Parts: sequence; structure tokens; C-alpha cells
Amino acid sequence: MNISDVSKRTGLPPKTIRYYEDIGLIRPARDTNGYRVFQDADTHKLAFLGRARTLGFSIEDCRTLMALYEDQDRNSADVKRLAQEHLAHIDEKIAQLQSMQATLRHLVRECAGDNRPDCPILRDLAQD
Amino acid sequence: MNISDVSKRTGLPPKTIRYYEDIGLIRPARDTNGYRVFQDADTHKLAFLGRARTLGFSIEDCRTLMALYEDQDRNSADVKRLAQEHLAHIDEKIAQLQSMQATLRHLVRECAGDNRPDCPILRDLAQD
DNA sequence: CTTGACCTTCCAGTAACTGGAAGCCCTATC
DNA sequence: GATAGGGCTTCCAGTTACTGGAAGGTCAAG
Repeated sequence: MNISDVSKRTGLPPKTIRYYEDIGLIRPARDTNGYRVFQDADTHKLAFLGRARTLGFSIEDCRTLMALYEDQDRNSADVKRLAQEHLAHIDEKIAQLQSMQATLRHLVRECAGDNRPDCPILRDLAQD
Repeated sequence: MNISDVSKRTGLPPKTIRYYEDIGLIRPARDTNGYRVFQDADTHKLAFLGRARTLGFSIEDCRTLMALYEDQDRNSADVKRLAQEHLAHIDEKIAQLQSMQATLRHLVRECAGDNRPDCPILRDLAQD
């Protein structure tokens, strides 16, 4: 399989797939013409990476998860810890965003949004 | 005032303040020795920027907001539109993160987290 | 043989800083 | 006057995870 086929199957752009090879997440074989040749194992790995990325894991986390996935002697505790740390990170981000959301919602509601200059949003930013 | 004083007052690191000058958000005066000299207006601007940033506005949005703030003939509608767009962006991000959160919570709950290799998290990532 | 769709590599840019190096400035102390 | 410290300056590189684009090789069809 060539890169565009794998791209279609995994949903990852060719650029991303090349990038993942660059940083050593995959090692596809090469044809005599220099084209990458993807085996099912490569596609499988890429799908794994894609899924981990949609769950928000960092590339370095993905690297670790892949290593754990391929390690038959892994402890599920290691996977769980990673996931829990990531989850905590997400919880924190959500809390931050919700705080912004609350403030912005309030300010937007207060703002007339007309052709006059008076604006509670700017007043808030300026802390007057 | 020197940069470290302004840093203390605004909570912005000196590096960030220099960066904001670099990209043209502020234009502090200079002393004969080359040191930046901050007037109250600069400090005020930096506080404005800091607050806008904590609300998650991008630097370019901040630039626009500053311009609107300084434009006495602005329409509050322009400010409101910017804030609404930003709010929509935040809503979207929160939704994405909550989706990740739900999946991860579920997976973490399912995972024994012991010294055995069997792991629902990895199974999910591998789509088995 | 040419055209068009592939594929390759390499370089640069994105967002918003942050760390670090090299070096000047100022004040206090010995 | 020399020196030590802390603060200031600029400039360069690195961060994250790609993405766009240029220059050029490859392949199948007509």
C-alpha cells in the first residue's frame, strides 16, 4: 500500500504519516523507487496513533502507549496511570475553559452590540 | 518604571512584556541607557492584554480589542461580535474535551490497573 | 512522448511564549 | 578603583504537532 491508501484508511493526512515516520513512531518499508510501502501492521499502528491522538494524548504519550501496547509483559497499571494523568489534565483544561466561558457569556449578554462606543466587555478588560 | 516593576504589577513575565513590544502591542519609551521606561499608560495596556489573554483571546484578537478600546468612535457591536466568536470557539473546545473526558473516564474505570498485561484502554486504542 | 496524478525530500511557518547565552549598566562594598 | 551582585539589553533556539509549498523523481494512460 502507498501512503495515500493508508491515509484514506486511517484518516490521517499523508503529511502526518510522514511526520510520524520522521519522529520514529512508524518504520514503513521502502520500494525500490523510494516509495513507502505500508504493511497491515503499519496501518494498524497508525490507526492506534490516530485514535490516541483524538483522545488528546500527546505524541510522547502516544509513543509510550505504543510501547506498552507492544510489550506483552506490560502492567496495565502503567497504562492506567498515563490515562489518569491525561484525564486530570483534561479536567483542568475544561475547568479553565468553563471559567472563561462563564465570564464571556456574562459580558456578551451585558453588551448592547450596537453602534455606540460604550461596551461592558472593554470596561471589564480595562478593569475600570 | 523598569520592566521588573511592571512585571510585578501586571503579573506578566518580563519575557512576555518584551515579546509584546516585539510584536508591536506596546511601545514603551527608552532611557538613555537603553532600559525600557514604562508609563502608567503602558502598564494599563499590559494589564488589559493580560486580562484578555486570561479570557483566552488570541494575540491577534487582543490587538483588535486594544484598537477598539482606543477608538472612541468604535461600535460596541464589533467588540461583541469578536467576543461571541471567541465564545463559540471555547464552547466547541469544551465539547471536544468533554467527549475525550467521557471516553477516558470510562476506559480508566474499566482498567484494573494491576500487574497484568490485559488492558481495556489499549484494546480500545487498537479498536479490537 | 506528454500529461496528470502520484510520490519523494527539504525548508519554512504556525502560536505564544520561554530558556539561555553574551554582554552592558548601576549600586554597594572593600 | 576594583569587584561583586543584580538588573537590564539583544539575539538565537526550542517548544507542539503538524501544514504548506517548492523542486523534482515515478508511473500509468492515451
